[in-house]
Amino acid sequence: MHAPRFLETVMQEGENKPRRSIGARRNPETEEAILNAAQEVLQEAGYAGFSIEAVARRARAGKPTIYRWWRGKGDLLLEVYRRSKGNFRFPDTGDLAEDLTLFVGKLLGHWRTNRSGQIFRSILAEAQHDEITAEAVADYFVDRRDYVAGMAERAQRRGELAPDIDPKLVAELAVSFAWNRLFTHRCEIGEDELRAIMRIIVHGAAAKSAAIPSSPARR
Amino acid sequence: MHAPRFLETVMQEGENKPRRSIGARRNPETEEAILNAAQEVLQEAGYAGFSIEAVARRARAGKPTIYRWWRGKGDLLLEVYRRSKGNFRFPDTGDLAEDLTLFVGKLLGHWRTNRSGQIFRSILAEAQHDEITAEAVADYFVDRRDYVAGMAERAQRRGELAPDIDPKLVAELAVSFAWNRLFTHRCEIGEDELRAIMRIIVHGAAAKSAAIPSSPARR
Amino acid sequence: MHAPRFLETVMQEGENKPRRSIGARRNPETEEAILNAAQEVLQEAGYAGFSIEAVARRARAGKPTIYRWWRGKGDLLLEVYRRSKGNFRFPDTGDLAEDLTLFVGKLLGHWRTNRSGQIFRSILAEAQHDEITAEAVADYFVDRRDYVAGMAERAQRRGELAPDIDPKLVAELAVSFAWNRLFTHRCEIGEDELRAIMRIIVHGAAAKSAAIPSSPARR
Amino acid sequence: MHAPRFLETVMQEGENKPRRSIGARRNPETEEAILNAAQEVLQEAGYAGFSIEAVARRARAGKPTIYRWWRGKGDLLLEVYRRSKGNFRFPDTGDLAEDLTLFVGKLLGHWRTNRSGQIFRSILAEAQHDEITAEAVADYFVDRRDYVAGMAERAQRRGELAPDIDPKLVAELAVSFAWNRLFTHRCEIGEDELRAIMRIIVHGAAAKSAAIPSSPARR
DNA sequence: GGCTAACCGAGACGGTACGTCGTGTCTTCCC
DNA sequence: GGGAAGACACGACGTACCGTCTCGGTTAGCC
Repeated sequence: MHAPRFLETVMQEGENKPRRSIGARRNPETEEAILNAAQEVLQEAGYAGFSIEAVARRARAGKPTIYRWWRGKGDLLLEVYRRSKGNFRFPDTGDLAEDLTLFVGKLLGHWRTNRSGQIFRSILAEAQHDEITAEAVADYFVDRRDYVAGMAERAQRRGELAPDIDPKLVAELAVSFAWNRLFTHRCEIGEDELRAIMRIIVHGAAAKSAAIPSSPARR
Repeated sequence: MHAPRFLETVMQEGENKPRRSIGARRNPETEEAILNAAQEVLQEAGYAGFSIEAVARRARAGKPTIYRWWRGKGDLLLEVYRRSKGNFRFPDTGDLAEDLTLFVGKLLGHWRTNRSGQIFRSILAEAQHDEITAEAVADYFVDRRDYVAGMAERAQRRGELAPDIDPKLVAELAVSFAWNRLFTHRCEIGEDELRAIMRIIVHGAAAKSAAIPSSPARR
Repeated sequence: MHAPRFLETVMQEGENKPRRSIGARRNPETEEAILNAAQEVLQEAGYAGFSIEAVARRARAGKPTIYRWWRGKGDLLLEVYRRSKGNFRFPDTGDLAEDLTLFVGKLLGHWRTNRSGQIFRSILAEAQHDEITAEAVADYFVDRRDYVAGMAERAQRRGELAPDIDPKLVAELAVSFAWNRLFTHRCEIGEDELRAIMRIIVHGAAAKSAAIPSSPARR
Repeated sequence: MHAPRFLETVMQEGENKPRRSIGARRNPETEEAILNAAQEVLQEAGYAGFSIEAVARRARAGKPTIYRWWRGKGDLLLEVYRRSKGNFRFPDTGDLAEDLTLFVGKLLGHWRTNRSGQIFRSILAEAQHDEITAEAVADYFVDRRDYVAGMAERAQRRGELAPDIDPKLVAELAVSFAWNRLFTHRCEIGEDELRAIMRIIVHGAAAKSAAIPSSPARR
């Protein structure tokens, strides 16, 4: 009748002796242990099973220790995510549609395989009722969009995109698509389909080599 | 993170006598009362304060009555949302970009002004840790995308879109954009910017009046 | 602590069509079905699993039908017990200690094997907080005691018991012992031990063939 | 059958501020408050109205706090009972029949006057559908029987009882008698009648001053 | 032979309690 | 003063059963 605790309490794998205070300052070992535990809990039990209690149990830490350094779930999640995201560098193939296909494909793939999607999805969820997380997410969106906008800008400079197009808009469409796939749990996608979508975006913003009215009819 | 309780128990406003069973069938009065209560709780206390208990208290209903008809929080939220959004009928202007601008603009506006944005955001959050809601949201996304895909299909039939384009892809881009704006708390948007984005989508899928190579190799 | 439900819904074994009303009077079939169901539920799931709901499910009867004819759990239990108890007749061996050993042994054995002990234990439990059941139990105790007192009286008439002994007291000791064993879940007992106990009772009440001071010291 | 609620929420009488944790160990104030609340609820609303919820409300304690220290209703009831019964010390009068008369008389009297009879009855009822309580009651029975068996043993040592008699049997008869009186709601008893019964038990186990065949065949 | 009355099944309803989980705060003891 | 530990009040979770109610359908007895 008791709770299923068997996931967290098992596998301390290394240390059996609890960490102690190292004096009147933050113990980096403890911080590390908590962040690791948070990540593991998230990956194994998902956002639904992600609780301060579970993290504390797993990290062999006291709850007050967590609350001392983080303001709550959202705060902790954000730091976990920041730690976990690798910094992809993407090659410039000279073709924006290919660049985007590569980028979004890699992103979805990463979310699919590493269960890191779980982490990010949790943050998005948290952001829906936590002001701090919400701001962080909005900022992060802009950051990612602007990163992609950089690709688009380069494409624009080499003439792939029409000069009057804001590269940010192109970027937003691509990033929105990816994020949406994530939180509607539809990260599976074929490369062909993905390329088709990215092409729509790029073509829609493309420089016209012939006289194509940018909109058929001005209403 | 805990919810304020002082809001629900006050305000019975009308009836004090509890509703009774009306036989071996669902009581529409009860259903109505529960949905109303759910909406009110959500608006007053937000997603954080939204609990089945609070709804039951407010509706003067038994918890089992709620669980009899809805599978949980997410299910209830979804129905509240469906009830709250009016059923817009969108005119067919003959120009898909305009149709989409109108549609997405109305949608974002609706989320901005009414509290329905909050409701839907709550659903999205719920979907991240509740399987049932997740499925419902995925279904709902497909439903909305297909509704928009209908517009795109009509445009395709009248020659606005290239015949080899899947209208669903066009629709997904538009809907993803809107949803993303919602859950990144960026529902504010100028009409011009919105139109520019919708045009990128539509033009990207547009029938070419001439053979324009938009990507180096058509595989 | 809650009862398993998987037992009742299975096995309707015979009738699938529900019984109908036979007019403005009690349907004996229904009564029979409810009492049978009550007994079965009690035997299979014990007092813990005995609920009006379970009985109604099992009997394919409506709850109000049960409440129409019985005032509640205790009422129903009592009728079930009255129906179920066989009327043992015990031979008169000419030796009261043997008679009692036989009687109590049979009783404990019956409770042990038939699970009818379950039923009686449930009634005893119910009697602790239900006035009506309590009275019925008290009456029933007197009834059983007096039945045993009958044996003792015969023994007294043939000179086995001292003439100044109230046979009821002898009977109460024997019956108390048995009932107590039941509700402390200690119905298992060896025949030798049982005989030893019954002998204590009988000897204690026996006619003295020699001058034995009935109590060593009159304080 | 439902319990009245209007009793517990009223009457906070003293403290309004909830007790706090006093560190990583049991708070004796809390324990005290819970036991008191349990006793009060039982006395005011009876076993039917005795619920963990009611106790928690009354004690201004969290339900989990109760479940942390007691395994359930029965466990709590048992401790309340143990607390409520004083620890009588019984004089050794040198006459076992008198000792038992005194003991059982005191016991029945205690059950009659204090509400402790009701408490103990509740425990017995609980034991019929709760495994944990059942074990506890069985243990408690053995404990009480052995306490009485101690008296009998002393009597045996001084020659009052036959050497081949198990004092436990004598004790069981006496305790069974008392318990049975309790749960058949027949605690009223005259001292003479009680003494007569105890004498039967003691005489039945008494050392015979001569070889007196009291039953045809000594096995 | 239609009307009424009561029965019966079904199951919804407002409730209360169950036993578990997580929250964020607290205190104590050890370093 | 940091950190582990865990108790504490609180409140939500989802389920079970309570006893009452209304329904639709049935049958019997009365007018």
